[in-house]
Amino acid sequence: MLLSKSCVYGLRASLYLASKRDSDYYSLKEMSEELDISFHFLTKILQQLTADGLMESYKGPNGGVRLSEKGKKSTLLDMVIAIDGPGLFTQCALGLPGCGSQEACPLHDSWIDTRQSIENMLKRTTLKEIAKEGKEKHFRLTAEGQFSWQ
Amino acid sequence: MLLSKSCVYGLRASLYLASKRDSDYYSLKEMSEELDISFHFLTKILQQLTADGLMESYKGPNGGVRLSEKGKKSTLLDMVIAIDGPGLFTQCALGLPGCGSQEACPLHDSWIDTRQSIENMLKRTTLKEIAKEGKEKHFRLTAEGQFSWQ
DNA sequence: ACTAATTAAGATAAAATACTCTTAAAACTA
DNA sequence: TAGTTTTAAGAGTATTTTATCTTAATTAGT
Repeated sequence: MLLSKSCVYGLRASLYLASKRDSDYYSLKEMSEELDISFHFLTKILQQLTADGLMESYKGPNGGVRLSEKGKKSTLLDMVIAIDGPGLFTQCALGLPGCGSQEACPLHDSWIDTRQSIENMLKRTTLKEIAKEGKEKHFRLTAEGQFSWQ
Repeated sequence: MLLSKSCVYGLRASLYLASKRDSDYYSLKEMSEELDISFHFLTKILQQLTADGLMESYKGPNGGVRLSEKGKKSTLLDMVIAIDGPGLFTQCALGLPGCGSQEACPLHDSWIDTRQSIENMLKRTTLKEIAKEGKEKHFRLTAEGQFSWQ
């Protein structure tokens, strides 16, 4: 799989928040139900994004999470790197350390291009723009239809 | 990671065999040492490729494995699918079942292109051609320099 | 102050992946 | 036939990823 499950959950949650009002905090409980992700597992993942400064949280009644200023400006790529790390965009396809133009593996040149196209896909537009498009084009964020962009 | 470790090991072994004389069997022991892969683990992976008809094995003294007729004609993509399965080339980037043009996730269109470019990278040339190029351009198959194409 | 709602953090469990070890089966040598 | 070499197969272990459970800390409302 290209992205870990944690990462996919994090992206879905990020797009969820990007589709909502920026200033409000949204409850993890509701979010996990709408997005069909285990509550506790989602909590862990978003804690990581909060620690990374991509989201902000607030405890207590009516608490929740929202995108930080940094998060609002960010792309899916930023979220992927925060969760899965930068490996996908830096490492050799055959797992050889220090693979570069000097000491290349047989896939080196084409993998450089391919991984760049993955990176481009993830950073083409911001979360907010994807969410806007999601509303217009009725994209999906869940297997069933629990979630709607409103 | 794009490919599992098993898969990367399988690709390295496939290229190793592709660089050798087609008709000979090559010992797993030597192969695992030259490619710096655990002997038993490599054995398991190549058993899978043998079961899939991409390689052939022969027991006893001077036994080993070699590419089958099918294997000789195959590409890295065939090896990847035999080991990791076809998921990478069929599944939604957000893990949504049945993601398609009708019920698309926000990444659907660009992911179709990107995963196609991954597939193209892996099926552009045959194993034999990669091995030939490996000899000419002195590509690497290991972290250290144990392996040489001869 | 007390209670309830909510995220944070840590411990635990389950599943998948990566790796190792042991025994069996096949094939060669003599 | 006996002994050796090699792959096959199955069991077992370790690590990582995924998921759950429990307790603590923070905040709001009363």
